[in-house]
Amino acid sequence: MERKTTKALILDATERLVAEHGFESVSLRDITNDAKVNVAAVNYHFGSKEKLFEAIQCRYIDPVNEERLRMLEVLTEEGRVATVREILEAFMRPLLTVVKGSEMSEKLFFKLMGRCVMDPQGGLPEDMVPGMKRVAESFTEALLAAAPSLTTELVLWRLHFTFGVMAQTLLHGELLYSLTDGACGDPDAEDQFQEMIDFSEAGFLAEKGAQK
Amino acid sequence: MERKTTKALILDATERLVAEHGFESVSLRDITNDAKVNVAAVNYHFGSKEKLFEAIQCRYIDPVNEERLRMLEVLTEEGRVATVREILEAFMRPLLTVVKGSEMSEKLFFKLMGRCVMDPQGGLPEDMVPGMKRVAESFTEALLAAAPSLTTELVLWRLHFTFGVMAQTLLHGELLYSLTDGACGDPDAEDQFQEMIDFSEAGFLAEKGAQK
DNA sequence: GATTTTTTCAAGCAAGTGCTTTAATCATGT
DNA sequence: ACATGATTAAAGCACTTGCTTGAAAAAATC
Repeated sequence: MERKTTKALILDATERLVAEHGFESVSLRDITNDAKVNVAAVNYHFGSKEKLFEAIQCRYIDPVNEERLRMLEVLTEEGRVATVREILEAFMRPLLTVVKGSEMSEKLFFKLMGRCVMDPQGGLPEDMVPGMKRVAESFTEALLAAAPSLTTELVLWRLHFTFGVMAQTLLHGELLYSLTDGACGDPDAEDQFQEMIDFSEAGFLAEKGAQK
Repeated sequence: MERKTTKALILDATERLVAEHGFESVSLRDITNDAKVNVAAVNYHFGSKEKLFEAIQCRYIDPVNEERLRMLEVLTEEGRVATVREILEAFMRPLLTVVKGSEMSEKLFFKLMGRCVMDPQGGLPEDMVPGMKRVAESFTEALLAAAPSLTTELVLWRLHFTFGVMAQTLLHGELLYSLTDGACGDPDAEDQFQEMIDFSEAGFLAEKGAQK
């Protein structure tokens, strides 16, 4: 049984601690103690604390964004027009598929993703911005085609809201569960996603000043 | 012209800094430098940094919750059954009315509220929990009456999502505006609220597994 | 005006922060 | 076996953290 490399130990510990306590609250000593590794190792392998955090943010968000674009491409190939629901699923499901490929627990992974979008630790890492922009543009375009009655402005608003729905569920998913003593907030991630999609789809298709 | 008390200067500075940088990133020195006040004053007037933060959280959230309940009461008095839209408005609008009464700018106030719900700095202050619970219970009950086809579980889910929509808008409201060079994300708070309510109302009324 | 009481201040404490240094250890190829 | 480069380790640096101290200043009370 081969022991993990120091670098991997640091990454694992950082992910766990950041997911639990947030970027701002985790110190180098917290990390190196948890990883049972010397303090200097972080600066040796990553250059600085900030770069370590950037590595953490890219490690999973990049694959998630790639999978998003891949799923969206499948939906729109051969000139087909996807439904709003399909597009939203292409936006959200990658979180679920990527976590399956990692060795992290779902709960921790979701919290980590939530941290990444909610406390981006002084802005996104520079080399993540283009990927994010591509995702935003592609999905905006697809959604406009799927719901031609909406304006670009409205699509952006509602994508923004959908982000909020996701972040809240990722970060505080277990809150709903514990608040209702397990009666609500199914810990099964698949069910959570269905609920999110139901809600977001309807929100996307809302008419202005509705009250139907 | 009467100079503000030290206590008020500390509160003001803390609110501003926390809104801008989040609870975890603000130090006592940051606060006292900004407020032009001695470091010891914080511990003298508030007891500790943690208690100062609790004071910050209560200062506006408590009035917001009271106004929420007041508005909901008006809606349901004399046995009237309010609509989902009206209830959601009673949930969100108090943020707008309370900020008018404060001397803070809307932008800062919203960010501060966002911080309070997203990085609650080690759980809500103990004496805020009952108020929060009352709000959650009252609104759940009202929403169940307004949309009798929904189960309690579903209402809780969707209240949860609505929270996410709000938090995202409060915290990152200006992001949408700057991202589109002002074309989208109207900085007028009233418009933002209308958009949020359109989206959330539709989400609330969604049918399970929709795709209409 | 004298006496409390409340409030402010400069200084400093122990502990924690990110990071560096210097030396030791390990693995690798020759 | 030796030399070379990559990695780890212990100690420490300058600085910041939340908080306390003891004395001075200001306000309130008599």
